[in-house]
Amino acid sequence: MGNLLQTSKKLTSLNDIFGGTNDEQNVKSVTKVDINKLIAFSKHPFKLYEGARLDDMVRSVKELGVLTPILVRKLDNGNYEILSGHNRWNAAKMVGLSEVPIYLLEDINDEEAMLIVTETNLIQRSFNDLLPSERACVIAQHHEALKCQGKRFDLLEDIKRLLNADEINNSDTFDLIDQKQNSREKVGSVYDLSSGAVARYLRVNVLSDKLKNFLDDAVIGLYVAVSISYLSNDNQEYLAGFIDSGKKVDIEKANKLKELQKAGKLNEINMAKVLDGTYKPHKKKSILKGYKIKSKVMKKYFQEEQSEDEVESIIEKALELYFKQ
DNA sequence: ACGCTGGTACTTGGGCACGA
DNA sequence: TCGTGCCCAAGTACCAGCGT
Repeated sequence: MGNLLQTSKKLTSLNDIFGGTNDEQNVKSVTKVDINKLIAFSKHPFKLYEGARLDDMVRSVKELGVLTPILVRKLDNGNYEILSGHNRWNAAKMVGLSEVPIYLLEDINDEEAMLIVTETNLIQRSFNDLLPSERACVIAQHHEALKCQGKRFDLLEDIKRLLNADEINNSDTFDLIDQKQNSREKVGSVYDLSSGAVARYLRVNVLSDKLKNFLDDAVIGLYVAVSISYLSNDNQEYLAGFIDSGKKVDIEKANKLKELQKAGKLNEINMAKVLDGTYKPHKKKSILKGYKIKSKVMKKYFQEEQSEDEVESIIEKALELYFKQ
């Protein structure tokens, strides 16, 4: 990693954890454990493989076993929490293996564990292969890391080497980032997204799990998801219920819900009216902030080549004359 | 034609440093 | 202490491209 992200002091690198260099022959923590002692990461944001992808992995594990050790941290109750390798673990269980190889990482706090979970997933899967909610989680993690300026990118770099990531894909998640960029641009440059797109994914990440599922299943669009991310938890819960019962939310309705939320007028009743298209606001929208003149009126009085300033000046003079009369 | 998506440019608001 | 300017994050408006 470049000099953008300074490393925190608490953790040592994998070198130190494993007591040597990163050469695979020096990794001493690889060991086999009872598969029943492994548990999924408590806040695992990624969905497990299904369909053909799962079938392929099960076939591979059946023929070759689990080749790449599963990355874990030890819990107080003696079990191991998986940080990377949920799909290998899942396939091993389906095949009926009793033991799996693990890398044990020590002194990993929850925040660091979450970062490892998201970033190692990216090492093995292209960003574009992720579901929208998974992308949102990855981006939010990276964004948070940049804001904190103290995350363990050195540790992640070591993990990347251990997993032979360069051979798996060409992810450049940890590449040097231009320090002149703001955090949204920095994150965007890593994942080839604009700052606006990063902002949208950051909004999506605050959606309730149910609404994230609707987004992943394409029941709602990304822009709908962004708008409804401004709804309170209760209102998101109501909305998920409505969508579950078959109600459709397009961008217009989503923006209406957001507007009502901002005005403190959104409740289950108003939400139902908006979704049914029967919501009638009591007051008309104020025109004092600005008003767009329809193009047929503009064409009647102005030419294509006239500048905005010129047009504005003419309209102002015309209004002065009108109100003088 | 329409809706959806992503990008760019812009506005707004908050935090901070600096000088009077 | 106050005013000013700067930077940054968040959000908005608008546009173009694409698929249906």
